[in-house]
Amino acid sequence: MSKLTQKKERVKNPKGYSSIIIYEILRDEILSLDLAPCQPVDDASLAKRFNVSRSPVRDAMVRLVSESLLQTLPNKGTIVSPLRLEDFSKYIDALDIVQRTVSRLAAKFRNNENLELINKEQAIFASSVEANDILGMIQSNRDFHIAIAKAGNNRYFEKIYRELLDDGRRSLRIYFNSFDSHLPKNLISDHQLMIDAIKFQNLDLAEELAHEHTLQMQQQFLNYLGTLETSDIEININ
Amino acid sequence: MSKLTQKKERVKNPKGYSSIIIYEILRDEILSLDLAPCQPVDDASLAKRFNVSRSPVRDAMVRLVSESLLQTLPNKGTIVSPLRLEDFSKYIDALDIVQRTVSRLAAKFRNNENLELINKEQAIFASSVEANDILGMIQSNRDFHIAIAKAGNNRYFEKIYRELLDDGRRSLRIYFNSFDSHLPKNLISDHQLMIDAIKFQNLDLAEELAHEHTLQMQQQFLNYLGTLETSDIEININ
DNA sequence: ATTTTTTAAATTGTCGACAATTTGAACTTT
DNA sequence: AAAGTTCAAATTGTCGACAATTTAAAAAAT
Repeated sequence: MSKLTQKKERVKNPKGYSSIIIYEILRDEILSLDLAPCQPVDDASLAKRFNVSRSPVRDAMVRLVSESLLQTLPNKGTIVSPLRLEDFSKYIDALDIVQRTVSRLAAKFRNNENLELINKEQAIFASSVEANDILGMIQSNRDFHIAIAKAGNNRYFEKIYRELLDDGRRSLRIYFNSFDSHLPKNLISDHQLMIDAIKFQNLDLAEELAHEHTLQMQQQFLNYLGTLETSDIEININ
Repeated sequence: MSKLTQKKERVKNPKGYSSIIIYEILRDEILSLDLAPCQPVDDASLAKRFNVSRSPVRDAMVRLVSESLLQTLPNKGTIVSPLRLEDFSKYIDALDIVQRTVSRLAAKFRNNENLELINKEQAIFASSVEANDILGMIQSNRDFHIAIAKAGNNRYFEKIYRELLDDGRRSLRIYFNSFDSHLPKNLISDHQLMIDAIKFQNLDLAEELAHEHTLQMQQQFLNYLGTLETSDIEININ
C-alpha cells in the first residue's frame, strides 16, 4: 500500500509535546460533545490516528481519566464518561453554595489588582458574546468567575471553585447551546452588577447576585431540557 | 560484579501492580514526612530501588504530581512538594466553611444507612485512639468526616470535601503528632455530639459543632507550632 | 441441551533502548 | 575578567516489542 511504501520519514516529534497535544485535542472533543458520552476510546486506534506510539496516547488518557472525562471499564476498554444530566440539580446545589461563598469572600478581600483582572475578563466575555462565539463564551465566562474566586484570596477555595466549574463543563456546553440565536445580553449586565457589588464591598449583595445568577442558569437550563422532553429532574434548592 | 552475574531471573511482575504499589509506597512516605518536603525524587533511582523499569515509576510519579504531592521543576527534576505551613490559616478558613456546610447538609438529608456508617467510622476512630495508633487515627478521622459528607447526599460536595481533606494530609500529620502522649479523648466526644446533632436533624447545632471542631484543631495546631518557635502565622477567622 | 474446557483475541502494564532537549561546567575568545 | 562557545551529562518523552491477564467465543464433554 502506498501508505506503507510511502514510509513516513519518522522525524521524532520535538521532545514531549505529543501527549499534551493529544490530551488537549481529546479534551476539546469530549467537552464539545464531538466524542459522545459512553463512546469507546482505545489507545491503539488513537495511536494510529495521531501517528504516534501508544505511550503518549496512554499518558493523555490517564490524565483524562483523572479528570473524570474518560472512564476505565477494567479489561473492557475505556469510554467517554457518561453525562448524567439527572445529577444536574445536585450540581447546581453545590455550585450555588460555592459561588455565593466565593463572591462574598471576593467582596471582602478584593484589591485593585483583582478588580482590574475581573474587569478585563468581563470585557473578553462581552466580546465573545458580541461575536456569537460559543466556545469563547464558555472559556471567558469561566475565566471571569475564576477571576472573582482569585479575589477571595484563598487558594483552597479558588481550587474548589475551579474544579467545580470544570466538573460542569459539558453541562455548560449544553447550557450555552440553549441560547441558539438570541444572545444572553442579560448575562453581561448580571456580571456587571456582581463586579460593582464586589468593588463596593457589599458582601450581602454580592452573595445575593451570585445566587440569582445561579438560579437563572438553572432556570434556563431546565427550560431548555423541557423543550426536548418532559423532564423528571427535580429541584431542591430553598 | 556479582550483581550482574547473579542476573535476576526476571519473572515479570504479575500484570500491572508495580505502578500502583509504588504509588502507594511513595504517597505514604510523603505523607508520613519520611520523604521530606523539597527532597528530590528521580525515577532512575526509584526504578533501581524497586527493581523495575522507569515506566511504572513514571506512572506513579505522574499521579503524585496530579495530587500535588510531588512537584516538577522543568528540566531540573522532581521534588516532594514544599509544605507551606504559612498557608495553614487559609486552609483552615476553607475547611471551616466547607465543614460547616457539609455538616448542615448531612443533618438535613441523612438517612439511616448514613447514620450507621457514621457510627461505624466513629467506632473505628475510637479504637485507633485507644490503641494510640496515629496513622490509624488520621485514616479513621478522615473516614468519619467523609461519612458525614456522604450523608449530605451531594456527590459534588462530597468530592470537594474529600479533596480538601486530602490537601491537608501532611498538615494533619503534624497536628496528630502534637498529641504526643496524652490522647485527644475530647475529639471522640466532639464527634459524638456531631453525630447526635445530625441524627436529630438540628442543622444549626451541627454547623456550630463543626465550626468549634475546626477552631479547636486550629488552636491545638497553632499552640503546637508555638512551642517549636515563635510563629508568624496570623489568624483571620471571624 | 447444558456444563466444562480449550483457545484466540483484546486489554493493559512493563521493558529496555533511544532521541530531543536543556543545563551547567569546561574551554575558548575577546 | 567577561562574554561567548562547546560539549558531556542529566532530564524527559517516545518507541516498538512483549508478557500477563481477562474476556468471550468455539470446541468438547457430560
